[in-house]
Amino acid sequence: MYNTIHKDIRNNIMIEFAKTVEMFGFTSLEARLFSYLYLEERPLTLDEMSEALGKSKTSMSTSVRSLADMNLVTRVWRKGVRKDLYKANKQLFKTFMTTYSHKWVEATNHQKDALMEIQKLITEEDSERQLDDLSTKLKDILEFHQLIEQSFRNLKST
Amino acid sequence: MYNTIHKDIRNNIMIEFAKTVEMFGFTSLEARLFSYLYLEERPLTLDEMSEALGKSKTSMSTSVRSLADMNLVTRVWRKGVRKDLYKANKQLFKTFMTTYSHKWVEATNHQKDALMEIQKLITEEDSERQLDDLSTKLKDILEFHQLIEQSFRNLKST
DNA sequence: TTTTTTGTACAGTTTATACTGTATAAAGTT
DNA sequence: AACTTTATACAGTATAAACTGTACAAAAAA
Repeated sequence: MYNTIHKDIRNNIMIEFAKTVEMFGFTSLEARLFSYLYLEERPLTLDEMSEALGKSKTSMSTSVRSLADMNLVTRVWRKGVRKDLYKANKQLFKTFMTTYSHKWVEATNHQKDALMEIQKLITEEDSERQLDDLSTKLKDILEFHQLIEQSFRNLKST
Repeated sequence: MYNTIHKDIRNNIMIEFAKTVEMFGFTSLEARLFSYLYLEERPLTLDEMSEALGKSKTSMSTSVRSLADMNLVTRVWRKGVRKDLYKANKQLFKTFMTTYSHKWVEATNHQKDALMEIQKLITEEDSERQLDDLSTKLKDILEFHQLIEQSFRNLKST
């Protein structure tokens, strides 16, 4: 029987693809949700998602919102339809890599700032050269952050 | 007083650096542990780590082992010392990026295999062209995996 | 050999995260 | 206007992850 096989295969793809999505830092539900939306071309309502994944509507609301915040999913408006509709963005690589790259660069910069603050503190305090070893370590750590930032900036444009 | 300031600053660096380490997929304890070992040049015993971070020796054992598995930390032998000694690897970028890149490539390949298995199943089953839409989606997903693999392979050699 | 020391397996506990159900506000329909 | 429908805030529950303490095996010392 066609439909059964079709559903079965679709479901397997969904599950496997979700594992990859998870690696980008999403919860398993978010990952499955994206994966599901991606395979279902048409925009879906919260109720449909809830039904399809067997999870509460509240869960869908928070998950899909978090996906939307990451620009992986877009809200769609359709004439005459009251419910919110969401669809997955199509260009997988661009979508995921841009978000991922951005996340890393943001975080790295934030950390770099915090560490540079400490560095400033050291140079002020260090009149007696008691902190030399720490200072060089810190320099290495900052350099590390610099390299991370560079690498992840490049990532999206491979 | 020197020592207090020194300890204070060192501790702050430890905490901040740990946040970055965490991003590579480590637990907060693993991250702090690495960060601590990195700042303390000399190799440390489990007891010293336990004392320094205020966590159980068991925790240290599992955490440091997991760091060692990832090649971030090396076990060191010293004449006359019975306890195990561990020290953090120095070249931060190489150490972290190699591990990270490897992790992604591994995972991506694994997923790719699983998905190609499904693809094979489809082409066998699809005598009546009922699965065309799925098939093209699957192709896109596989292409996505290909691109991820490429990107993360490049990452370590930036 | 017996005794002591050290690392880790494992079971149990604590803490954090994911998820649900009810309640409510905002918007749509009659 | 009153009445529905829909999304989400929030509190509470369930599930998973982190962490601890005890117990024990392997190795070293006596």
